[in-house]
Amino acid sequence: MEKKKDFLRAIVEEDLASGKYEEVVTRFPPEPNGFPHIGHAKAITINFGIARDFGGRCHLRMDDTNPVTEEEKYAKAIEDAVRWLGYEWDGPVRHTSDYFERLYHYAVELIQMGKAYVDSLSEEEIREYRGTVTEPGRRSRYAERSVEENLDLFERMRKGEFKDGEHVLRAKIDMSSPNMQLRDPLLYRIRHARHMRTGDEWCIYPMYDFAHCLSDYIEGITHSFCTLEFENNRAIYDWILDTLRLGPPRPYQYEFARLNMNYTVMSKRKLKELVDSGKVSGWDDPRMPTIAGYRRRGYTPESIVNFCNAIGISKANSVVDVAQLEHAIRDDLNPKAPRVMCVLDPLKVVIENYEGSEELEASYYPHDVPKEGFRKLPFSREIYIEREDFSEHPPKGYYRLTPDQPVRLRHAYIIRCKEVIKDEEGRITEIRAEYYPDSKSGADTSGIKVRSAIQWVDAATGYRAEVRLYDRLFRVENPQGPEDLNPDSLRIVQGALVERAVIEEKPDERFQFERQGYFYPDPVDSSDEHPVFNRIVSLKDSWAKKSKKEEKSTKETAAKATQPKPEGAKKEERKESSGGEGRVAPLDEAQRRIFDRYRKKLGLKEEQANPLARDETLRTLFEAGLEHGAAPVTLANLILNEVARELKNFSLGELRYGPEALAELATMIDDERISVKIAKQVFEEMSKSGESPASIVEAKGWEQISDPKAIRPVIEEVLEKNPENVVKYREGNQKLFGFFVGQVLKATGGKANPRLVNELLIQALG
RNA sequence: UGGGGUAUCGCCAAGUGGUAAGGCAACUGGUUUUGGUCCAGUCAUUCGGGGGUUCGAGUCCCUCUACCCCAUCCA
Repeated sequence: MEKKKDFLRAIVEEDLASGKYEEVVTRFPPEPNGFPHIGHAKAITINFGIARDFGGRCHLRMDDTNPVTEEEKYAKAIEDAVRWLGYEWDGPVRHTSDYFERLYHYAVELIQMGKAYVDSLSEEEIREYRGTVTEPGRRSRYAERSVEENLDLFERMRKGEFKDGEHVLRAKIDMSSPNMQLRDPLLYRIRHARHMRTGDEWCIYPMYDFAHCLSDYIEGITHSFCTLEFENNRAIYDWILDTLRLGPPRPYQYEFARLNMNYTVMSKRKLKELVDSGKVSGWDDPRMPTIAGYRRRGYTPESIVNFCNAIGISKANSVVDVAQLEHAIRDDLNPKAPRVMCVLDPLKVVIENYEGSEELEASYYPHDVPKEGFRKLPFSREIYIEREDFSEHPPKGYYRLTPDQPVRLRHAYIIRCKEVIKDEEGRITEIRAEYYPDSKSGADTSGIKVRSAIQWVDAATGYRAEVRLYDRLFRVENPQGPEDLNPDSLRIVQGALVERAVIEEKPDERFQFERQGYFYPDPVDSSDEHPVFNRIVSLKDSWAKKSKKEEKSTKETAAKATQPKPEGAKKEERKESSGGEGRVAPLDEAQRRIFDRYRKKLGLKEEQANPLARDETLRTLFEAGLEHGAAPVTLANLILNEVARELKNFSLGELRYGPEALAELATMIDDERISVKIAKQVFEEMSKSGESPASIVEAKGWEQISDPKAIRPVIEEVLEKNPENVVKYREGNQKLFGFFVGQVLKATGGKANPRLVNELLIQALG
């Protein structure tokens, strides 16, 4: 685990180091209302992976609070997926429904505190009362019910005295909160529905916002990771836990970006549409981005986990290139999968000068895969090669068999084309060839140079197979609907031929069909009588790319030269379109006067005078600082840059320093007692401890070093330690100058006068 | 539109004031009995735009812009 840490791991590490928690406990909490997809795989590797990395535990919890959408079969699929990916949850599979009774009591507690009430508004009324994102909502008239009445009503809700929708339980928070989630969120609703686990025991069910935080708490979860769309819900998460005054260890919620991938869809709804409309064969159709789909296709769990680890974790909405997934599976299979031969589109080759048959010894693994194993490969007069591997009129750069170019049959002999036989339509039906007896693989004394070796299958002993070639499900990167489906996402090849060993020996589950890709027997449809292979992923094919490009470019030039786009056009476009200045509200009369005064009397720049004139808080501080004799410009910079940052999180009254401290700091800068760099450190210290700048500087010994005699030796040392960078700098790498300054400053604890360091460094570096 | 987020290479993604990591993709060249793998190399004078602070800014301040999330009795 010596990898760079993502931000979630950084949080966990810090919480463990600070002693906030003794052990990390995470959870993977899916709602069992659909089949898990690769996005779930990301959440699984995060939750289970972090627990594993830090020696903690991870729970699997079915978030089953909505009985009408959830089913056991989905829960089962989720368990399978987690196990398949190689993780084991701590303890039993948990369910939010395990906690229904406790949750109910927490709700009662909230009612008793006057923090929750039974609302009897209709669904539409509730919506109406909620307001909009710009207008505040208003509280329901039922919010004033007494604790007793609420208790009574809530109990009767539980007893089933009311119909669906008659009442709900809501938290009493704030109907005018700018955060919509906080406008008295619903805690419980009545649902007379059969729950997949609790049956008819309950007719009221807790909402996500109420159940999730408390379930986390009940289980002792420390870090509750979820996706970005729950950012706004974090406030309720904290409100409930805080209001109930639940003691440590208390969980906290952190959000990361969900996984998106191009050329596919990830939403449950859209996936379901594909299944229901029959566009795919089911949730486990090998083209689906579901775990079941990838699994059936032949992806290994390792490749999925590796993929999830490779894409990283962040808060930026992003779309991962499916090429990254394809790389993960190739990378995983390359050193594992035995190589065998398969011909998808067979073209008969008769080797006229070969009689009888023999069995060649052929390794399953290429020279660069450190695995052992081989099979006997039958060879005889009649074989099949890939139709693509012969060309009567080859394009430039074609390495395979042509009338003039011999080719090696992999693991066997070199052959030469003698004659091309065609049917009446001109289609090639057969190649008559001859082989070179002294060119046998491993004992080649023929001296013939060939450009490539191609796969083949012996006619007499090969097996027929069905091969399913999958391509991306959608033709466009960001598909919107069925109209974007790729019509060629599945190509079924019925008449493929595979070599004997694939069927009779089965050296492994997954194969590389040489020069084609990685393949996996379809777990549903394949049998020895009717073998069916799924192409997991093709091999990279630089020839296909090259020939396609050439074809395209000749087409383009033939279609007359199109205007080439000027270099860097794209970048410039972007710059122009987004560079426009937005309007800022002009200063009013009074602000204008202050602005003018600051400009003329105090000599402030426009950039300083403007925000000070505008912002009363900053201005008050500034004016007060002036009274203490600070130079206006330095003070203004201090306030505008440093204080402004703190004012984003605190009010003026909360600051631990006043205008006189700021003035003192400004004066120290102007007197060159400390550098600006150190001043920022002093400021930080000051805002933490409330000490005066002078005492901080004295205590820390932060006085500026402005004596060249003290600095020169440091410079020499730095240059001595970095001879290669000195060379690079002298060769013209100007950027390195900053590096040297940094090193010198670091060596002096930041105390050296940077301006002086710059001067001396220029001299020293000549 | 109020609030909450996010912007670093074609795609992911590190980076917490001092030389813009890494992976994928792409492109050279080498090795190769897979046009695979592997190896060597190329690929951000610049971090959404503009200003400011600083000796020095992707990182601090101001401002603008774009995109995502929130008005389910879904999660």
